[in-house]
Amino acid sequence: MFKPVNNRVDFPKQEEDILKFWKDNTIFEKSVDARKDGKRFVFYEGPPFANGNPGIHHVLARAIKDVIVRYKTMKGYYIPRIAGWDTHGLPVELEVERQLGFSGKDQIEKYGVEEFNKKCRESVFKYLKEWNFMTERIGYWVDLDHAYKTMDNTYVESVWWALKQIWDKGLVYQGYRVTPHCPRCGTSLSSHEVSQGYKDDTEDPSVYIKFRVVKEAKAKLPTNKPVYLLAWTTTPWTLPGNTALAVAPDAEYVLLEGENGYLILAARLAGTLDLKDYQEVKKLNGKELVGTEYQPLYNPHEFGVERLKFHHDGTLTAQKESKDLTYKVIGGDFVTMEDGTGIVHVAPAFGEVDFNAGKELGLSFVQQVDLQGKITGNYSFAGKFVKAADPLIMDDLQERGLLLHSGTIKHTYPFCWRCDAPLLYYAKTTWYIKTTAIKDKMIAGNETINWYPEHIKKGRFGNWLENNVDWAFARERYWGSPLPIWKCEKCGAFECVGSIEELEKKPGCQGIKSPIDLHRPYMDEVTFNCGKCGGKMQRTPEVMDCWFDSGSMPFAQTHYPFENKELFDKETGQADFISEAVDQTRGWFYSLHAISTLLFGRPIFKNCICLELILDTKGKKMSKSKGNVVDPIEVIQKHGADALRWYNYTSSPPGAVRRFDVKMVAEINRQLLMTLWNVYSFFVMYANIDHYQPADSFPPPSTELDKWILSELNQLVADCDNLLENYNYTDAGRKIETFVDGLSNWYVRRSRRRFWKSENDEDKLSAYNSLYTCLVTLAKLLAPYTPFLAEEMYQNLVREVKQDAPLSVHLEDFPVADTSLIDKQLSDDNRLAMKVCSLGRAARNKCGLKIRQPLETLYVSVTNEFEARALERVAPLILEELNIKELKTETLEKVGGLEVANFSTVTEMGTCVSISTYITIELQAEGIAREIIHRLQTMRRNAGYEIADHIKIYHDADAYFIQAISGFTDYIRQETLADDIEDDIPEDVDLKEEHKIGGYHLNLAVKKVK
RNA sequence: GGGCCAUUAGCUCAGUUGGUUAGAGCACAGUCCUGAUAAGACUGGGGUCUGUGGUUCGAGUCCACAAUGGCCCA
Repeated sequence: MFKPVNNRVDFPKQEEDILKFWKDNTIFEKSVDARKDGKRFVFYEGPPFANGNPGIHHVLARAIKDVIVRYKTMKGYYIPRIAGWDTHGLPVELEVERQLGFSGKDQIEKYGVEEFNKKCRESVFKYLKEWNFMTERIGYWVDLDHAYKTMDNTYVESVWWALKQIWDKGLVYQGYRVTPHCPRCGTSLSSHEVSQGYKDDTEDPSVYIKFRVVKEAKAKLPTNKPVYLLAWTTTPWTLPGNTALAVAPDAEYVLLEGENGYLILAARLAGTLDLKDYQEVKKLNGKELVGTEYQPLYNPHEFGVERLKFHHDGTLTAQKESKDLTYKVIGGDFVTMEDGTGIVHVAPAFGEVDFNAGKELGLSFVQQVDLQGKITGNYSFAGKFVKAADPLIMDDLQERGLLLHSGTIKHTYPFCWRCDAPLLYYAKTTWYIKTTAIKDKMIAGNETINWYPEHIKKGRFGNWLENNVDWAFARERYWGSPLPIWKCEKCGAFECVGSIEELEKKPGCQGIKSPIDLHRPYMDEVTFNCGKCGGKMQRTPEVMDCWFDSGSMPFAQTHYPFENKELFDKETGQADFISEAVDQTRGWFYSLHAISTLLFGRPIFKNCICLELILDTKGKKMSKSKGNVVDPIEVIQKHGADALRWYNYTSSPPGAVRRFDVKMVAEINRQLLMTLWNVYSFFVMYANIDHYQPADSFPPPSTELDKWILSELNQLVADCDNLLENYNYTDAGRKIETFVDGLSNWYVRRSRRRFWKSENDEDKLSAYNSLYTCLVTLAKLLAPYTPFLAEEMYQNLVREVKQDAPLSVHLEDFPVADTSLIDKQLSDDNRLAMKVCSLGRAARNKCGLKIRQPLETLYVSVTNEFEARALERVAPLILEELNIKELKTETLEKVGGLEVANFSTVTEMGTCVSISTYITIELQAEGIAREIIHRLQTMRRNAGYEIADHIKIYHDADAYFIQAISGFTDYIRQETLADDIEDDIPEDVDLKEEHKIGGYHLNLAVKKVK
């Protein structure tokens, strides 16, 4: 006996029971261990930040990872998998700063790094409970108890080891380069961080500044009035740092005369400015202007700011004071004629192009802004934040007559992705990994990776690699893996340390506390003796980019190479599969690929599913500020995890942006899960009535319909296996949907009578065997997709009747298709039958004859003998479905010609179907009998009878019904399980109803037979 | 400015290597079926397959350009 199934199922509640079953019986652990002897399939879990509530997109990623890994497990692969958490980095620090009400680094220093980092450590797992709850609730199987954390000493030590490998290859260097700098966070940002913070329509000043020429070069410039070079900028605060002006050597410039002086700017851009008070004097070539000397707007020496100068090797040295300081016009290919004046203000301290020009041409270098973004020196605007200094500088220049015009402009400008402060481009020293040295290797490695969707390989990821720049991997922050680089106070030598042991064994090593903690400030306190001069080695203050942490995850999660060396080298050193959202192309996907190419010279993942964003119902990005964020837990509690999972798998392929609407999840329940559930409940209901006991193996089916559904089933298994093997869970899922629809609306619909009839014959057994096979196979096919529903069905259909079966569907193997049962002819035949039925129903609809009224003849057009034979094979199905006595085949012309009285004809896509509409007395009587049966069935239900209860029928009918009742007594009795039909209604019946059929009265009553 | 992706019914999506009259579900209306089905069937309205060119006997599908939206880079 199977456990009775209620067709009013509460999926969310049921899922919770199953979660408990899995936990109590450690099914996840068993599912992994059971495959211990199988081939390894390596999956890496990318570490999320657990410092916010998980969102619907996290459910998406986890669901996708799960379906693949569960599938592979069922295919016999051994896949231990542990969760991970990204615990370092700016987001954590900012959260703590917010808590403490801080707004900058000096406050942290004052507060104390030790205490601050302690708070960071505590803050990291604030939302861990929510994350773990979500993870378990959606049925994502991953080892949460042994999750790796990037802040663990073992993890950090592996990261150190990794950096040391790169160091030893000579690929770590300290460079003086212009980096995007957040003045609030006080740190450089990596390019992938910058890219997250661009804002369109940022309003900035747009100012035109006059630089006074003091010594001309080749251009014959007038001397009667001052001559000014006109430059344009959107960042007035960089003007004190100006050390050159650049022109395009091949462009044409004009000299304009005004009342109080001359102006020089590009000819092409002169028209974009209001210069009606000026008149053109002559044209100049850009080349002629190169070398022209001009007066600085602010001579740094007069404002207490140091002036440095580039040497050929790129180093900078301080310069002597000079009262008559002049700068020169240079030629630059970066000067465009698209905006501005064609004369570019160059400040090497504040722009990459400017810096490179400075290095190349040996320009002066003036840095009058500190790392907090405040102006230094003794300018009138000193001490102000750069943006606040802008108007003051403009006023100052206005007063001195050097500001020609000022306005505002809207453009795209980068802001800090976390704290929203405007980024400043700022030249400073920082640590780099020379990834450009392995660019070709990374590109070659990418060729071997399978991306889903495929275009990521050449597109997003490929482009990113092509444009590779060295990785600025250090952060001037507190909570992160400290850079294991020590510097000698005396001789300036650097040493990189690759392990705790190495550090401890350094000569004169001091300051290691016990137990050791590899974080700041403890590591800052560790010193040792310089290997070169014996001086004191002090750690450089930076911590590492947290992308370096997460990219080290393949080996650091198991403390490689200090532990598990063989495991990693031989088995887990390369992932077969990873998956995250598309924003990780420049994040985790890149850091994994870069680090692995640096360390091992090969790619570290073979297959990657790259998911797209989830938008709200209107196609807008979900964000807290818009209030359109969907809480996944709410969705699950209402509709269930299986439905949400299914939505993620089948609503669109991985590479497509999807609009999330909770209505779609509800629809999945109605359409797919409830349909399947009802087939299942139908089966269990009748199987229990007939005491059906599935045998260990079934004989081949004899009925065409059974052969058909098993053919479809095996085709489905083959398709799903093939598609999932290629990571195409979307199409595989959609095929399951189609199958379930066919199973319910064709197979079961056309087989109902076989289960209902009273004899326990071979045909009935065949029907049970076939449907049982379908349901059990479906449970296994669905196990990776909807693990809860699959488990529920499996427990009842398999475990209830076979005690030696595996404890859970998730310990089963993935089904194997029996291709010998696949018969394309059967598939075609049934498709034809469905089509004819559809046309037949249309024909009935057209003439208003309901299915319950039997008809005499169905004509179907055929074009050849082949079709005629196919129709003959499926004729019984069609005739029963359409309730027609006889099927005749004819040519298209003949059937189409039946469009006359007594026929209803419908034609579609070259097939014509016609039904005879003439109703004989006999047909009418049978129709009435069916109508009565229908009413009686409804009464049985209303009376609350069990499906197998036998009844007695009583009637009190007009003469109109007599023939129908007497002529079809056996039929009525059989259909309604009536032992008797009597034509008088006694008092003690269970239910009595008055009916009206065709205008005639009919009183019916039913009584249960005890 | 550059790259990638998308655009098919009111909504969510299919549409194989180019090949009859472009499909499904949801929603809407009407009718029907039903002792498994809170399901289903039939009919109807609703499509210049974003646009313009091109290749071809034939284009939703291939090519070019453009528009719109999204993502990424600068």
